[in-house]
This record gives sequence, C-alpha cells and structure tokens, in this order.
Amino acid sequence: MLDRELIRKQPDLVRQGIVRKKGDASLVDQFLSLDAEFRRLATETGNAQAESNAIAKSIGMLMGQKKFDEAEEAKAKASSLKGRVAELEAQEREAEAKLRTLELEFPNIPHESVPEGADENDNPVVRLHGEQAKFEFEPKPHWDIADQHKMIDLARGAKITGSGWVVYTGIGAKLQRALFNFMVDFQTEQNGYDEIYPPFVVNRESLIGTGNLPKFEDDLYKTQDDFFLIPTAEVPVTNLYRDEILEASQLPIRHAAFSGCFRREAGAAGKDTRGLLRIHQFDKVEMVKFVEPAAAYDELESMVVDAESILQALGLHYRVIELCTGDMGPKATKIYDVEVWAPGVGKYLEVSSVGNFGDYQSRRANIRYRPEAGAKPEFVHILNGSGVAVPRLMAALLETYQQADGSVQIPEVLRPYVGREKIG
RNA sequence: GGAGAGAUGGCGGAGUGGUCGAUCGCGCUUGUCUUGAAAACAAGAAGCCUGCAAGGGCUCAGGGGUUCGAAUCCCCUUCUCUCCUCCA
Repeated sequence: MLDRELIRKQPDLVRQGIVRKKGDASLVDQFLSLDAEFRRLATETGNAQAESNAIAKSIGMLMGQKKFDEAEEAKAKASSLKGRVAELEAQEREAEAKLRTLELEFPNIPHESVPEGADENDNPVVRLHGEQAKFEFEPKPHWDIADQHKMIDLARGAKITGSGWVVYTGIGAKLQRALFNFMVDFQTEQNGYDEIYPPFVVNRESLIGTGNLPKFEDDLYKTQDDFFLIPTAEVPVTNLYRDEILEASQLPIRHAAFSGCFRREAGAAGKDTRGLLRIHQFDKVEMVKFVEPAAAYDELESMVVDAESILQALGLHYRVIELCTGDMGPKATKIYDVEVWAPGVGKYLEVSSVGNFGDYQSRRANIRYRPEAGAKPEFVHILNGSGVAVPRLMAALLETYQQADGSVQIPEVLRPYVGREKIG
C-alpha cells in the first residue's frame, strides 16, 4: 500500500515506479478517479451529518430548557433528513471499499538505486565470498549423498503426503535440526536479534498485512477455519505489532525466528525440484526489523551481512546478487539475494532474500511509532530476510564437504550441534 | 465442547439514552524552581479521514438495529478471562 497523498500529488512518479516493476500503471488513473469520487461523497455526507448532528444537539438543549414544542418541531425536521444521510453514507462506504481494494493492488515503488532489468538474468552480482570448491573426483549432487547415508526419504514422503514432501531420517534429521539451532543461536548471540517462536498458522489479516494477500492466495495452504499455513515466519513476526503504536525508544526492533514454511509452489512445476531444491515444507530462520525510516537502508545492508555471516561461519562459497526491477516482486523497494554454491548440482542456490519494504507493509498492517514522545505517529519501516533457509543450505553443505570416500565432513562450528566430525 | 463475566484513549480504569470524544491515575510534553536532574507546582496532548485554512466528519472490539440523538438499549460476530469438560 502506498501513501494516498503520494499518488495524488506525484502520480507520474508512482506510474514510473510501477512501470519499472513491469506492473500495470493504469492503477494510478483508476485510483485517481475513485479517490476523487470518494472524497466528493465524503464531503457531501459530512455536510449532511453535520446538519443532522446540529439539530439533534439542539433538541437536547431545548428539552433542557423545557421548550417542548420547539423540540418536537426540530425532531420532525431531523426525521426528514434521516433517509438522505443514510443513502449518502452507503454510497461513501461503497466508494471507500472499492478504493481500499484497489489500494491493496499497488506494488511498492522500487528504490532509485535498483538496476533496471526484465528477469533474473539481469540481476547483477554484488559480491562473491570464497571460491568454488575443487574436487579430485566428480562431486555428487546432495540427493545421492543423502541417499547413501540414509538422510532423506523422498519416496516415503511422497507416500505419506505427496510429491515434494520430505522425510528426514537419522543423521539427516539431526543435521537439519543442528542447522537451525546453530542459526538461531548465531543470529541471537552474535548478531543481536531477539528470538521469536511464532505460530505457523495465521489469519487472513496477517497475510494482507505483509502483502501476500489478496494477490498470492494460490501459493498458500489454507485450513477450514480460513487460516493459512505460513509461507515464511515473516508473516507472523511482522504482524506481531499490527495495529500498534511503538515508541521511538523501542526501535530498532530486530527479531529472529525459526519456523516451518509451507508453500504450494503452484506455478513452479518441474523446475529445480530435485532433492531438497524446492519442497512444500521447509525450515528457515527469518530476520525481521522494525526501524525508523532514515535507518532503513543501513539496516538493509547490515541484514545482508547477517545472512552472509552464517555461510561464512560454515565456510561456504556464495555470492550476493541484487534483484533487478523486473525480478523483485511487488512488495519491496530493494532486495538482495544470497546464493550459496552447490558444487554437486553445479548451481548457486538461493538461501536468503533480504529486502527493505519501507512503509509498504506497515501501512497495510498499521504499524506505527512516535518519532518523539507526544508527536504524531508515523509508519515504521520494515525489513526482512532469511538467515537462512535450511534445505538448500544442507544441500550446499553436503555437496561442498563431500569426500572422495563418500563421507561428509562437518564444519567446526556445527560439530557441537551434530555431535560428530563427519558423516559416514 | 458446556456455563458465566468482560472488551473504553500509549497503559490502567470510571462512565447505563442528550454539550461524553469521554472523570481520574500512570506514563508523556512544555513551563516554573534547579548548575543539571529528581521532586513539587502549573499548563498541555486521543486516533483516523477530509479541507489551503477556518472547520467538518468518523471512531468507546467489529458489524447490524432501535432513536431526533447511543460508549450507554437490542441482535450477530470476534477475542479475552474464570469454572467445568477434554487433552500434550
């Protein structure tokens, strides 16, 4: 959601932003005419209500002064106004509802620094860390390694639920548990985040707040109570402060949360779906920040570094890319992805997406703060990023640390969590 | 699942049909005092929409109704608490 004032005062700027994101710029004109209509009705309704209020008030005073005849006269007059007020109110409500629906369709405006581009092929690499691991043998993909050590069971996952649902077994289950425990500890103890353990099921309002609804309902699993399984902890954690006014002294708020994530992956059939690359349920540690507007872009940079720090601690090669305008989706103003190198599949895998959402989500979720005590509340700026997603991290880890004899070395920092130095 | 009680401003908590958008306390802001702070005293401030402004409108969980007029009466929904039931 955007500032209405911005759309009214600088429609060209908004149009340009939508065009940069390959969105539908006619939204602006639709908004402008609907907004004018709404405001016309609001003024007219307000005038009628003011008249009716004035008469009602005078009746109270006349009764107090025992002028009953005059009061009766006023009552008759007020009665005749009722129908008109009701009709105007109904029209105003309808116009406002339409406006609200339209408003939710607007994408966020990309930051001026975001590179132009059509799709993922236009995303520039911002930086590389380390280099691609060299092997004296043909490195295997993680699904072969996992199979060899009986770490995941895709066939039984398909049996008990369906394709794309994974059973972790034995050391596989332990390794994935080790990874998220390590990451939560790291983000809270080393990087200064406060831990949250949220519900994995949320209501509709929460998903509207983060911007997943109304647009992306098909991507979500839904319950019979009109609840939804969360696609990321971003949703419950961002909505922690929905409809609240925070004090400036509380900011910045930095949360890290472990959660399961559930995605229907409705449009993703067939692409990069082998092994752990794209599954319907996965675990992730998510970072969410609530900050003052002026601090948002600095906080974005440091959040990327926080995501990277996990990969560095695990000794993995990765690159950071910046998403171009055509690939960044509707919600953010600027996004970095962190992609870890997986030598077995020979690809960089996205394990983190870190974005600044500005006031886009805080407007939808009504999350404000007082810049100073006594001042008018303003919208906080919200950022979130993965820190990081478990399955692809595990894939990269297995592929990077595989040995010629088929065993897998466990990185130093993970050993206390796994309880051993190697697998196999 | 059953029975009962409740939902009011940043927080706590009054208010049962007519200047109530709301007494009061805490917290907050400003001023006096002080080297500064604390304390004390005084003054001030709810949110949202609309308007250049003056102003106007809406909001006492949400929605609907009664009435000239609703925080207050009626109906529905949601949520919270207590007891019972059930359960990890």
